[in-house]
Amino acid sequence: MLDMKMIRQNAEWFKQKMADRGVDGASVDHLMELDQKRRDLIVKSEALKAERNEVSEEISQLKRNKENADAQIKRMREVGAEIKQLDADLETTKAEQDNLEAHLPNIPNDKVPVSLTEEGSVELRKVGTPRKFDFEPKPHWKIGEKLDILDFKRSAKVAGSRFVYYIGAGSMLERAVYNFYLDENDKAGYTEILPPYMVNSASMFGTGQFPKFKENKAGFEIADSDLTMIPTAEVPLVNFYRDEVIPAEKLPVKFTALTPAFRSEAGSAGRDTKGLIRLHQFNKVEMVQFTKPEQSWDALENITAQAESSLKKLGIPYHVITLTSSDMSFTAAMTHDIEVWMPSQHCYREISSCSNTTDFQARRSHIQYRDENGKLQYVHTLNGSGLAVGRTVAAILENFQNEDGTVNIPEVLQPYMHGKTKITKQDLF
RNA sequence: GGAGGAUUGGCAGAGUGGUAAUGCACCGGACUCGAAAUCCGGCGAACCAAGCUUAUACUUGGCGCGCAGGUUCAAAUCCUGUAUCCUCCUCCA
Repeated sequence: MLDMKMIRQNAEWFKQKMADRGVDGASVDHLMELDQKRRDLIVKSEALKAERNEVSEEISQLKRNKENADAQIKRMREVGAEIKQLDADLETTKAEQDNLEAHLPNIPNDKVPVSLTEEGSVELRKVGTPRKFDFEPKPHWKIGEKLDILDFKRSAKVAGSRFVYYIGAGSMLERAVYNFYLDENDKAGYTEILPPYMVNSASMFGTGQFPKFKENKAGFEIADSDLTMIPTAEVPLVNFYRDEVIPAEKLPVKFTALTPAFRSEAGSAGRDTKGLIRLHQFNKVEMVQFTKPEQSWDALENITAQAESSLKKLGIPYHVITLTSSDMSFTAAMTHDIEVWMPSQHCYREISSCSNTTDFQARRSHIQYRDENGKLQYVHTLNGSGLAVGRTVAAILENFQNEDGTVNIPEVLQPYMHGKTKITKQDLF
């Protein structure tokens, strides 16, 4: 949610920033009109309410003195009706304005490359060199099925497309990856949290998923209930402090959590239909930070570096890009994506997205702190995958595959897999 | 799932139709070399709007008793719905 007072005072600048994100200027104009109308109604309504309060006091006095107040009561009956009408108008106008505001994305930072498509993103750095294969590298799902560690046929039978069974060493590898990530984040000062996997709609609004998420049917909502399966741990982690004032000395607060993420992938039909890349349910270790406004840009670099550091230890080649103004998520003021090298696809694929949402989520979810003057201020919130677990497993299978179909286990994960160094065919079924 | 109770300012806690007591905490001042104690004053710096503005400063007003509606000239008080917490029953891991 944006600061309406700020918008009012910088209308043209704001309009340009929204245009950079592909938002139609007409809706900004409409917002300004509604805002003006709303404030006019408030002035009228409040003047009448002031009068009502004054006369009510008068009536109270008259009654106490056993005098007649019929004339005043009659007049106030009319004033009351008028107030009711004005307030009804006000409510409608405010609802319309709120709805419009709720659909406006965060303002991109000046450093964000402006583009109306994903073309134009800036590569910040490239780390690691993609391995040269002296055989044709196989896609991870073929490797996984051959080794009996992934089963997409049975998951399709039991749940449907875009689900998976991890089996035996596959399941252990997934577990190794997320335990490694959690331990790394813990060492970096992130408090581990195990949050609810379903949240109410106030929470979904607070982090900026609702209302658009709902309209796009982007997730799994529980029928006859206010609950939605979390599309990312960011939702329960950020909402942890919803409607609260965080003591300033606690900032920055850093959380990390492993959770499944549930996504309908409506609109992605036909894309990444095979393998672990795009599932309805996948594990992700998430990082979230609450900071003072002046800390958040450093924190964005910091959170990105934290995600990168785990990848470096795994030895998977990756690069980091800054997304364009229109490619960023709704809530972000700036986003760095980390993409890992996928040998079978000969390209980098997203494995982490780190964003500074500035005060956008904090406004929606009322998360504040007291500054040195004792004034309430909104915190800044940041989130970053640290990292997507399923996609990590996919990257490991592809980058560390051997010609005979086996897969070497990265050294840092071996302690998490009882010292095993290689995944070989299980032949379980 | 059923029954009962609770929800008021940072905390405690009054208030059953006439417009939010009081105590603690906190802030300012007095006293003091200083502090404590005591005394005096302030205290919904939560939000919204208007006026004046560099201002989120100030003044005024609105609003404000979990939330949302309703009745009334007037609601913390009455009515309806709802959320959360507690107790008991039921159920259950």
